Amino acid sequence: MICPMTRTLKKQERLKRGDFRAAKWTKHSETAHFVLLAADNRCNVKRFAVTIRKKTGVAVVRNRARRIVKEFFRLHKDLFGEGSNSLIRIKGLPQNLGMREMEPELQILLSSMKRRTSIT
RNA sequence: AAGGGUAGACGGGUGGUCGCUCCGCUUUAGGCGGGGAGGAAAGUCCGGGCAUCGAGGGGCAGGAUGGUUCCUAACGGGAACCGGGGGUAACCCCAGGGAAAGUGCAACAGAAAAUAUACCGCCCUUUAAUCGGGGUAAGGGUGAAAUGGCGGGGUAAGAGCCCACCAGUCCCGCGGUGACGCGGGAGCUUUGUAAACCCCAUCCGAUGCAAGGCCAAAGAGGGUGCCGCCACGGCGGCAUGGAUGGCCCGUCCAGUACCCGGGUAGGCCGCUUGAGGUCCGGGGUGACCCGGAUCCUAGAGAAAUGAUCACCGUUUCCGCCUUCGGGCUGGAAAACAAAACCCGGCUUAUAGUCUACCCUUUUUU
RNA sequence: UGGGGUGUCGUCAAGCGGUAAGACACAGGCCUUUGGAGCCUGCAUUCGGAGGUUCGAAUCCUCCCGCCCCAG
Repeated sequence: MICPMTRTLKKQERLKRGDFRAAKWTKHSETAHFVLLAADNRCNVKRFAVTIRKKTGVAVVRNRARRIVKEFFRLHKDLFGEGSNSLIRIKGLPQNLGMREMEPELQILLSSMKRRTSIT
């Protein structure tokens, strides 16, 4: 098994086709542009995916937003719950598509989730 | 120098750290090396390859195209030319067959809108005068369009009624592969619309890689088999049946075996070497073709090509300095847009930079 | 990825070659002490955009733009 704290994003850490319909998703937190959904999985790996609607923008913009969120998961894997499938849904696009603009909002998204899980 | 036309190129670069994907080699924790978006990858508007369906061979229906000759695997694409239109010019634009095969439509206005007609007018006639009868398409007016235009002759007034020139139609000759051009002659003349139906010519079978091929869980199906009935042809049942029992619960017994096709979840292939790129030589006005050498250049699948740092470079804006020539180791910004089976086009989007040739105007020589 | 549909006033819409119906809403007036109701009048510089065909285009043709739906 791979070390959970390494900054990698392997294929087994990504959610596949069957994982989306099988699991029951619960909404954890929401900001202006993102929604965090989560579901338990039986294996003790943090798994992750990004979804974005086609209506949100053209292919270039959608790819850019998804890659930045993926990069955030890779660099801040400790913020995500252990042994759970995480799904970040992009509702709308921020003004500037860059790590500097999107990182603080994603920090807020994840910190509020962590607080809720620590309470329960 | 200014303005313009045509054709084309580029679409920031280099290096580190972390990360993704494919391939190869090692080893199977992993490690090392190499490849990794575009000119439009886009819109999906056309044409092919490839694959399956039923040999898609003929016909109908339906659809598409429409000057000529060529290029091409093919095209609704391209090249050259012809005709028409625009521009001072370089050059650009055009779905550009047929209206005497037939049908339809032409609002309003106008007398009359497609084979008929006469509102005003003009002329002849009748009458005391008007009315009336007749001739006329020159003039007026209407309209997008009024029976070819203009001038002369002619006439009661007029009219292709006659003549010259021009436009159009047909015929002949010459030139051109051809569209067509030039010249001559004839009868004197046919509204427009086919991006209205239609006619003619040419082309098109349908569906698309989620095509299609291979492996193949589970569930359901069929056969063998077993049981029961039988008119011996078959029929019914097998996730339940039989015994006990009126029925339910319960208990006991039997059976739940093998094979088959189909192909769902999932996996593998199709999947990137091709009407391929680059260079050189030759042919052609050109699109393009021929020959030789050389190169291999993305293959994901909830979908890879990213993040960050440093340096360099171009342009613009802001700020600061200035000897007004500029300078800054200040700051910010820098297009349109991302493969999804693959090619050939078309169309649309595109910050900025550069190259070549040509045209016009002004100035100088 | 492939395949369809649609766009007309603020809203719902008719018209499908010949001056863009109608309803609701809105604005003004009449009536009323005032409001509502009722009655009258007005309201599309042009039919999503740009070209073309035609005497004439919302309508026909071509290319773009937006929205909606379907297959898996």
